[in-house]
Amino acid sequence: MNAADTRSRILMTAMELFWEKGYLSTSVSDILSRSQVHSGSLYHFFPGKQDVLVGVLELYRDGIDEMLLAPNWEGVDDPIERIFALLAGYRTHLIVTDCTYGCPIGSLALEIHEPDPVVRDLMAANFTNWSAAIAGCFDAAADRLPPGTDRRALGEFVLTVMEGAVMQARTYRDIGYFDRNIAVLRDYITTLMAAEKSGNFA
Amino acid sequence: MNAADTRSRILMTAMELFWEKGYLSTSVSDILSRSQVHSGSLYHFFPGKQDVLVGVLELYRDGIDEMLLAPNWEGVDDPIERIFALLAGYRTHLIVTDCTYGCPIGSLALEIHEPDPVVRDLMAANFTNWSAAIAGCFDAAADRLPPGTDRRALGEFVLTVMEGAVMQARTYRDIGYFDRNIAVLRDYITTLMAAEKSGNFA
DNA sequence: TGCTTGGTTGAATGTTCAATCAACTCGGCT
DNA sequence: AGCCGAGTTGATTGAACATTCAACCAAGCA
Repeated sequence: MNAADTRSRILMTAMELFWEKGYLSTSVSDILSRSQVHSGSLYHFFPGKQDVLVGVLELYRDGIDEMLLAPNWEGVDDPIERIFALLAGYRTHLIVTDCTYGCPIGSLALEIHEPDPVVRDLMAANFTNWSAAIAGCFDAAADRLPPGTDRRALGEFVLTVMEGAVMQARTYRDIGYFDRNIAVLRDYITTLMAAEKSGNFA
Repeated sequence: MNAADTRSRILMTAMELFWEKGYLSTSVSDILSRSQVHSGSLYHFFPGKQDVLVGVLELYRDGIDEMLLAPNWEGVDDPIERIFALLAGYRTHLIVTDCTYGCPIGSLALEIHEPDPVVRDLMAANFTNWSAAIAGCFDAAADRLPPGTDRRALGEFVLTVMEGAVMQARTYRDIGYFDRNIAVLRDYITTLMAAEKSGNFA
């Protein structure tokens, strides 16, 4: 096993564990035992536990297209449907985990109350990339929306709804809370597009 | 100092600390030193740290009317404006804490990945009371909404938007993220009421 | 006065944690 | 062959942690 293997096995394992148990509840020993790496090796690549977190957040940031968007958008061309296809991906995650897991970034954001600036910037960058991708969908469908629509705000709003919907579904262990939230969002977006069509805002 | 004093001082202090630092990052020693209580006294009233959390969550649950709703709704009669008055209360919290603090229940919900059923039920009860209060506002304004509107779902949606908006404002340390989210929510609710008025859904 | 009971004290316990480090391996280089 | 340094090993360290407990206190009552 070469160096790249060890480093990336640590990061992959930490990614899993932070997602399953959260950052604070994951001990360095947890990472070591699951990844079959010894403590000296981990501390050879990372100055400390927080630097492992930084590596994981960079992985999420750099992998949003391939890991998140591409899989969910395969075969979906309509930009508005892409938004709901992405949300459906989160729904699937909830289903296969019996509504126990949530958005890894959102969980980290609320779990770490006094984040290091490096960590906070990376969480923010992850949010920005996510909502910018959604805003891009709205841009692509701009002609179906009322003129002057704040599409950046709309992208942030979809992120908000995803995070809140996942939070509730997880707390209640009930997918119904997710579905009702997404249904309301769909009603809003539908209404927006209907308003443009009927010229209410023209 | 009598027994009730000690117990309630522990709970008040724990409430503060869980809000400031989160549950996991708050040690029993933190609670002891700030509340000026000795460990034996704490363990006289609470079997363990988690039971302190249960006590805090019960305090939130039982105090939602007096501690949260009443202060924000004073002098606000219109049910729709009450919704935004409550959200404005969260905005004030963000402002006075330089966008560092968030909804205590939401933070706990994402921080504790494998909650005890007792804890989970209490978090859910807090969410239910919150969104039911909002749903009550929508009920009071039912004649301004399209017939058949799912007002329970709308209450859960407002909770979702609050949680997501607070999460983003806190992560970015920028109130703009909160404001844009609430503006989109207001646009949606306004649109809903305009639709009823113009009879688009009749 | 002496006993009971609810509450208090704070040192001590055992565990878990992140982090350290001296000793080692081994491929690549001169 | 001899050396170098990136990478590995795992026992060890010291701090922080939640929890325990034997001794203590004081109010109320017999």
